[in-house]
Amino acid sequence: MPELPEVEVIARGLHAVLVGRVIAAVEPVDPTRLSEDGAALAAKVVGAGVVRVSRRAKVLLIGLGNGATLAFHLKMTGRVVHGPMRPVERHDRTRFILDDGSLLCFADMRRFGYVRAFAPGGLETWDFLCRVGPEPLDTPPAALAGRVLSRSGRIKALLLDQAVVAGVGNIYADESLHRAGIHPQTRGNRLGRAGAERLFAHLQDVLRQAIAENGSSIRDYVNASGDAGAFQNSFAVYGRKGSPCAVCGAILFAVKVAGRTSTFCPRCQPEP
DNA sequence: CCGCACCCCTGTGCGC
DNA sequence: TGCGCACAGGGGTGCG
Repeated sequence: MPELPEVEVIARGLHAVLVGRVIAAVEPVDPTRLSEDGAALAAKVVGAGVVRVSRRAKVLLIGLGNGATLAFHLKMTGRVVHGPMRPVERHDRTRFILDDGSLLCFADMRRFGYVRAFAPGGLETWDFLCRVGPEPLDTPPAALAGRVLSRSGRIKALLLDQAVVAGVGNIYADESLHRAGIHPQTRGNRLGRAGAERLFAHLQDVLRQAIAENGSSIRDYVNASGDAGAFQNSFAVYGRKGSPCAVCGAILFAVKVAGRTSTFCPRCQPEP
């Protein structure tokens, strides 16, 4: 579910309430997707205080005072919610009990997501993050454009490739391509510099707008307090195949690119 | 490097 | 009502 804006909203919400809290205990409710056993995970984090909560690509990071880091990848249906202690629910996977008695719960219906604990210095050696490209909101559109202009792959696939640019998923790829008037099957080396820079400027706009609106909630996404986002009400193309384009009125089409449904307007985004 | 198939899981919505 | 299929915010692998 969560792409960059959703993880960013969760990180900001958690930062506001978790800094200074100490992890008192870990409950590995469903250890099937843990990369280590619950005792090993607990040994790295129990007794440590939260220093900061941040995000890199689509990964949520909780930095601890002992130098360790908790990393959550939410994949399609993961949630990280903080609130009062409550009984275990159906999709709870790993629960953290804090020193004030509150609960930080990682839940994930489909169990694609995971949580990992890194010892001090370990995060920097995590190959997943080492391969991730630049943050789109911290990088000038011209620099981002340079990463796709020499590529022969389809621009939609390039946007989804975390090594090209970090944090973009199916929603924001489709929305930014529509805003830029670019067909998802256009090859990177056919965009032209102006087109590529326009695309990444629109990507920045749509990501910022989605963060401001608390993210997009399709089915599962909720922020750190358990609240839904609102940006799904602003979708121009995502999930709207067969509906009229809000800009020109043409009926929206969908094609598969990189194995993902890509919805586009045949008039605003003409065939390359 | 590119594109595709398939896998990891569970749930929902739709056509028959 | 029930069944079977397609599809879902992600990412990894393996093959041609």
